[in-house]
Amino acid sequence: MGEEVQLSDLQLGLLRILWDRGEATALEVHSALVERDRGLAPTTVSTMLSRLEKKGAITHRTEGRQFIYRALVGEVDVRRSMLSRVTDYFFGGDVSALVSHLVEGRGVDPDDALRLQQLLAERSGGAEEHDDA
Amino acid sequence: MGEEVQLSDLQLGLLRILWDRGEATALEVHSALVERDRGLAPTTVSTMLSRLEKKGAITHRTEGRQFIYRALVGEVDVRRSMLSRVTDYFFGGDVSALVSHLVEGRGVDPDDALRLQQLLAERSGGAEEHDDA
DNA sequence: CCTGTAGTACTACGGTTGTCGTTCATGGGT
DNA sequence: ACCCATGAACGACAACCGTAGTACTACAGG
Repeated sequence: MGEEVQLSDLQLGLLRILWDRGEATALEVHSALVERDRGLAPTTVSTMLSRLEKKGAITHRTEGRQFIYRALVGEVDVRRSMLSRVTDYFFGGDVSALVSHLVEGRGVDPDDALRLQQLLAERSGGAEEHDDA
Repeated sequence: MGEEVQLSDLQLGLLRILWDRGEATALEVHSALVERDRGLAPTTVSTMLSRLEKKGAITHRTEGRQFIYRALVGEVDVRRSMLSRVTDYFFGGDVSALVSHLVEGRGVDPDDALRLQQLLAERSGGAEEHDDA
């Protein structure tokens, strides 16, 4: 099952680029990173990519002289892992407690609230088998 | 504005203990940690506590020969910070997108779904907020 | 064949984390 | 007054991160 791999910001950034593009050469990753926000040297990016590969998070194939990198860990897995970290640490593993927290806090405007209500309705009464709380 | 302090698992664990008890001596923290799950040497815990203090996350007062530690960063702040990291990285900062994701995934049972619907109803105007003209 | 160039590999260095052992100060008991 | 137990302070070390300069290698053009 998913191991507890802690990713740093930069690592997440690199992964993000690979997730978005599917594949990319070291240089492409570098450019994307520079465009996004960070001004790192190309070698730095390569180093990070290698280390990420050594840890099994990504892989590459060689095409001509270049390395084409591709993510091995899925975005969903990482997302789930980070989310469950938060859930476990702060909500005792209770997802709906987290949802409550998010809903109670600012950040969900009325429109979204409506949309989410419908989503929940499908989820709770989809089979119309509700025990009518 | 919350600073971007990245906390590791262990650090979070120490903080958790201080949050739960309010205050604790190094030894108490160590015992709690051992009871929880990890078998670390007392000195290790002390070291970590010192480093956490150097970074301003916690503080201590001296009572007799012992140090009584207390958290300086609030649980809510750390929670918010970790949550917004996830939100930003995976949902472009859109909290309700995160909520949707959570609701769509398995982990919210029908009872909770009902409860959350009500919560959202209040939030979306079903209960005529007073600040609303 | 020789060389320039592109692009990876290697090395390095200052920080931080996790992990302790060891030393040092001190207050309490005899 | 003296010794010991208790607990903090200091130092160490391996692993990993962010950062990047330099070395090496292989392909392309002449």
